[in-house]
Amino acid sequence: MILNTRTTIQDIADRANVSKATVSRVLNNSSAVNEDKRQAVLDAMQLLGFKPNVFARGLASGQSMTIGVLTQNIGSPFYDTITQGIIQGLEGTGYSPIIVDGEWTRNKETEVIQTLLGRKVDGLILVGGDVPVKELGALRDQIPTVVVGRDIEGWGNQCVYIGNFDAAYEATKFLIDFGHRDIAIIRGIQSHPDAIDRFNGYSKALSDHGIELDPELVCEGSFSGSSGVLAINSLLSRGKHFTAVFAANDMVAFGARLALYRKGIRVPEDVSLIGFDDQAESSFMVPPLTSVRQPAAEMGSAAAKAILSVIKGEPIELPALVAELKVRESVVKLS
Amino acid sequence: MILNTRTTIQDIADRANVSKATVSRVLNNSSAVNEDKRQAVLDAMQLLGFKPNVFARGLASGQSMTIGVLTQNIGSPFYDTITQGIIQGLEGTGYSPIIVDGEWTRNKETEVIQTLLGRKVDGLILVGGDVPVKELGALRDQIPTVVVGRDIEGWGNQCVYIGNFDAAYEATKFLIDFGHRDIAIIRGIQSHPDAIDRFNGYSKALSDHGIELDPELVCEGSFSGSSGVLAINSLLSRGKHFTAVFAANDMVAFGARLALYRKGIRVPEDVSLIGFDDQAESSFMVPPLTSVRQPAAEMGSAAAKAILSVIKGEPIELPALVAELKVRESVVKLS
DNA sequence: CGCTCAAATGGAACCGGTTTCAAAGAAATT
DNA sequence: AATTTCTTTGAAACCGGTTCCATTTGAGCG
Repeated sequence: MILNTRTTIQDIADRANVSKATVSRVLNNSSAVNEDKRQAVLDAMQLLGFKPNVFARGLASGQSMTIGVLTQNIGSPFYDTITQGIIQGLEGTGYSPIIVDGEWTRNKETEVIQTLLGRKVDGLILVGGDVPVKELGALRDQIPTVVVGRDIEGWGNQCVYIGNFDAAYEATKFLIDFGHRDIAIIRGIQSHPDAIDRFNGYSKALSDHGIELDPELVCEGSFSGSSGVLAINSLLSRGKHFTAVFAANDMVAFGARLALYRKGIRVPEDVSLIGFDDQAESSFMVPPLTSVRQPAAEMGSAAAKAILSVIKGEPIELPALVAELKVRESVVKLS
Repeated sequence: MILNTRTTIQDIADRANVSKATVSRVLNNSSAVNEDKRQAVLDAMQLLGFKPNVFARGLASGQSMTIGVLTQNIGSPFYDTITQGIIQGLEGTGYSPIIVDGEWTRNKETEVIQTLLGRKVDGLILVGGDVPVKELGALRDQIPTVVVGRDIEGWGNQCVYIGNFDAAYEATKFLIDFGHRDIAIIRGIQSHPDAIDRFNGYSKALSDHGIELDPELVCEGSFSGSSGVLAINSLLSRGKHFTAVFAANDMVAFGARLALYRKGIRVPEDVSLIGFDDQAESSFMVPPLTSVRQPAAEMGSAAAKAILSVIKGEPIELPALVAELKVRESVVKLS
């Protein structure tokens, strides 16, 4: 193969004795070309090591073959897994993802969305996120958009979402079925929709089973490990009795577990603990943590398929996705 | 502001009564323009909500104002933190990152590098990675390249790297200073340079302190939690005596910790444990894990600065970066 | 055999910027 | 006042593709 410093479509055309137009046609399979010419072009491309210039292409066609992915935060296990799912779902489709990081802040989010739009992405996948619904609507009018891990009224299949309410309900029910009645909850970030849904699922499960919600058992938190230790310490210092703790996510559960350890309270013998997200570390917690697992990778790849459908104007088909309780050893049956 | 459906430079030119060339000049500050015209152009841009088309720009100028970032794996704490550092380091420089995922496999890596080159990135930051040195050399000849978290012979400041050897040496020395002599090690992926350096640091520390390396105390591993439990189980089943374990990374340490727990061996009372990477979960391990911390975010932002220097042809200045041992509670002094 | 229609192909316009080059006007020099 | 130099500015070429449109050619049909 000859050096491919900068082979253009014209070089190929010259070598294959055809016009630029024809080269473009075989490149995109956009219209019929005689087999011998097609072969000649293909050979020339092979020989000269042709790589189409994305800028020229994008400029002429108006398409970038690029999907913008806005993640909440690179480094957050749940969102990272979704992102990986998206990458995989896009594989072999001709589209490639551009990933940007919202750094958990709304301003940053709108900023990077602008960057994405500036880069003329053909579609947008928002992973979770805080962008107000109104802005999202405006966005969707402008560019094909899909949201993962967040539910937005009226978006239908353009949201790939698993009911956090139901999942939290099941998790709480699991504790109740095991005989727990004094179940503390450590909530996530107040305003976060997932946190709210999880709390509501918890409340509903309690009331459905005739357990009155004790406000003193609900602790504020922030999805962080340290909020887990704070919550437990507060519970303990107030002398509250509880036999189980439902943590907003696994990281909080880790914090809670540590705080309990420091006070000499055993898990699960004295207090049962349940988490949410099932991150990789959870199965190595001491003891291994029982946690709600959302099929994050599957959600990501579903979102990838979905955005392509939106772009093509086809109806969106979503696979059935459900959360699953990974039962391990941090919850014990009360006798 | 009027709808900015698709304002071009020509629209601005018309509105400001100047030529496209002049608009381009004020846009890029590339040459002097009379103050009144400059203002007129600026006003027009403001009014019409002008956003330059990246494709046209890229095509004409040959620059994409984009830095390609190849990470080992989105979802790996250490690499994620480096990536975040890169993002931050690029902030406000006019360049924005395109992040791709090598998924830990060499083929995928070369594939996504091609994607990046196809997208005409102006520079490349490789985070860790397995790409053979020879290929890297070829790459560097083609495009400004910087490597983070990996040391490459002869690349000088184009590698942002912290000696894993020294860090592992210090960690091991820490154990030795605390009276440990029978120190097991659980290695990372055999071929991985970091794993090798860490092992060598461990060996050197032992021999420097007159401790003979016992091959039966070195276990193979793979940077994963399960490899940690496997290693401990193997050690135990062979009846090996050891008072401390040096884990290739924190995830391995978690696995080891769980395996010890299962056998009723206490940490740190019976066995001390030390990790590497200091990931977020480590400070919530039970007990909190003593671990070697590399300043990953700083490394990332240093790499960002470095790539810009390479692009501009300026000499690269790197800040002094050192690993630090985060001493927590998983190591105990032998009396 | 003449005519219509479809397939294959090339020419040229176009996408929206940047950059070169020459010209015009203003300022400085002699 | 004439000449030279410098500063602004616009016209046009160019970057490398895509796509519209017109032309040529071959097949199908009456």
